[in-house]
Amino acid sequence: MKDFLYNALEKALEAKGIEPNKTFQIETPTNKNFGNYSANTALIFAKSCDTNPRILAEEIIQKLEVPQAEKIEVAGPGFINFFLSSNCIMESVEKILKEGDHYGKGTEGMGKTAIVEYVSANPTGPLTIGRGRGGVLGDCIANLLDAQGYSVTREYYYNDAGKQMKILAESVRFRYLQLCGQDIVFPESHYQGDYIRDIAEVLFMEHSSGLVETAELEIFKEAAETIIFSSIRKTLERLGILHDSFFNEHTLYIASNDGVSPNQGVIDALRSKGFIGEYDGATWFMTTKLGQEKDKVLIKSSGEPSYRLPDIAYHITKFDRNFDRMVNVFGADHIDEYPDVLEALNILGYETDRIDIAINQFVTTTVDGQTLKMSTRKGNADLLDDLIEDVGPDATRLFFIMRSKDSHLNFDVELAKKQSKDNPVFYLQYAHARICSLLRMAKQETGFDPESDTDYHVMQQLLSPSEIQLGFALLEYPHWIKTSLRLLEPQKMVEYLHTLAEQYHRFYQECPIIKAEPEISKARLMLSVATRQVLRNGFKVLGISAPESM
RNA sequence: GCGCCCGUAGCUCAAUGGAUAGAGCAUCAGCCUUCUAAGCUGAGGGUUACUGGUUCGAGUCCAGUCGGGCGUACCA
Repeated sequence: MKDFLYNALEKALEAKGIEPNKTFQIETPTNKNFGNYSANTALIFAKSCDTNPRILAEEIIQKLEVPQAEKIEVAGPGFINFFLSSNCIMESVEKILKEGDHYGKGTEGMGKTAIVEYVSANPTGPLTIGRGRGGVLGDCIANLLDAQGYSVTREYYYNDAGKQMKILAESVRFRYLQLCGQDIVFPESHYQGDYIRDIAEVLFMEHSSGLVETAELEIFKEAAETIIFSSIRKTLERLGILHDSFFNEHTLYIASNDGVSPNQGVIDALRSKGFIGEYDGATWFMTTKLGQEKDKVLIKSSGEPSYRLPDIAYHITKFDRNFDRMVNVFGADHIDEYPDVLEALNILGYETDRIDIAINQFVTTTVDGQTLKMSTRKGNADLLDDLIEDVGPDATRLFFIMRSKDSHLNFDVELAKKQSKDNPVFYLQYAHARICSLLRMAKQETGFDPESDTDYHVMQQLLSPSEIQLGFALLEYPHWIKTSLRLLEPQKMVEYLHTLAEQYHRFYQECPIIKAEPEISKARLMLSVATRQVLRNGFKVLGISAPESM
């Protein structure tokens, strides 16, 4: 519809002899007095025409042909407001009923592939609440891409080598030795969480004290990794987060057929471009050549790569795997990491505009009004698993995405634990359950069956404001899918679904449905079915359930 | 110091550069003998941290100031 209006306005401009050489906007005003759509065309072009915007707007309207509008008016400083006819709106609602689960799906990504990398926590401990935010954000972004037709790969990138894993293995070993009766002081620098003890206990059950003399850390590391990873995956599964692919950073260290590892390949390629320096015993990415203050270490003086090198190599594998779009989701603590990776990829000739970075700000949890600082190492972090246990997966997911990713999320644990109407997920789900209940009752009393009853034209009889507003809200769904994806911001979907639920509750309050006369009743039931469909489609994108009764 | 994010109602947060800055919670006043009151209607509550600038128009963009968060590692 917007596209249609845009074209119509352009034609009207041309008919007036104005070259439509500037862009103007068509939006859906929040104030319903301003119609369904509002265009600022006259405001944009008035200056170059040397005229008053309101006068120009009037002149444009004269040349405008928009049969779907029952009223077009000039308002305010010169906006052109379009009021769609109820006919037009209800006809479009018919389309929703026909398209069903496919309503709102776009074609932008048809035939294209996308990879979304998210969670990507190393297996050093159970997932914390903070990690959950990025997990849900990434999952919803993947759903949005899917809704636009992309073939989506959900990937988890992790490292089971390196310093942190070594400390983890040592931590398990110390706890194990304590279980074996040795009197050891557990170092403060090591992982303090109870889960370390649990892992040590598993080893103790299996081996008794047979590993006391084993200084080799491998067995401790493997036990820890296996147990922790399975716990991470279980937690994610509870939130409906299922990755298609787990990418182990370690593979980037292994030489392929040509005898060169991906990491080494990056060094070689950057060297040939003149961006590798060697001093202080380390190998550096000479970002000073790009105007940065300091060079960045790629290979430490110990001979091990720093995290930047495999990160670059990892991204190259995404290009090698030929993804059209790549989305990386990570927390604000990685903010300084990606510019270097992008710079390196640029230098090496990769199209970095295929990469999108979605950074979510931190989650602070408040308990009894006190803010907790979290650290996996100290073991005092709030566990995502506990949260899911308390508030359920739907509320957990919704809480994480109901705020803009750029804002700090204040997760009031006490509030979230409340099973009350404070919880916004209820408001959305209640609208869905209400419709389901209504349809069950309608089937009993009037025999209406949304599957077999396709007498859609009766909806043309719906003329009251709450019906028309609800109908129009339903038409906005595809727009918000697109916008949410463009901004990588599923929060927009939450906002949209909230207003949709609100419109439905109002309609329900004002209009008797089953009790109305037969034709009107059927029409209102159909409008309800369409609303249920849009709610369902939206819930699917957000990954929350659509309960049939509450 | 430098980089990124944030600063909006008592609280938590919205507002693709647009018109009278909106929701929820909290407060107050109404609506169930009638399809789910987990709902609806209404009221109060604001110098959008501050100062300049850009333009037809700024909460939004730019510069600066103040305040908070995260980085600023040869950790990831």
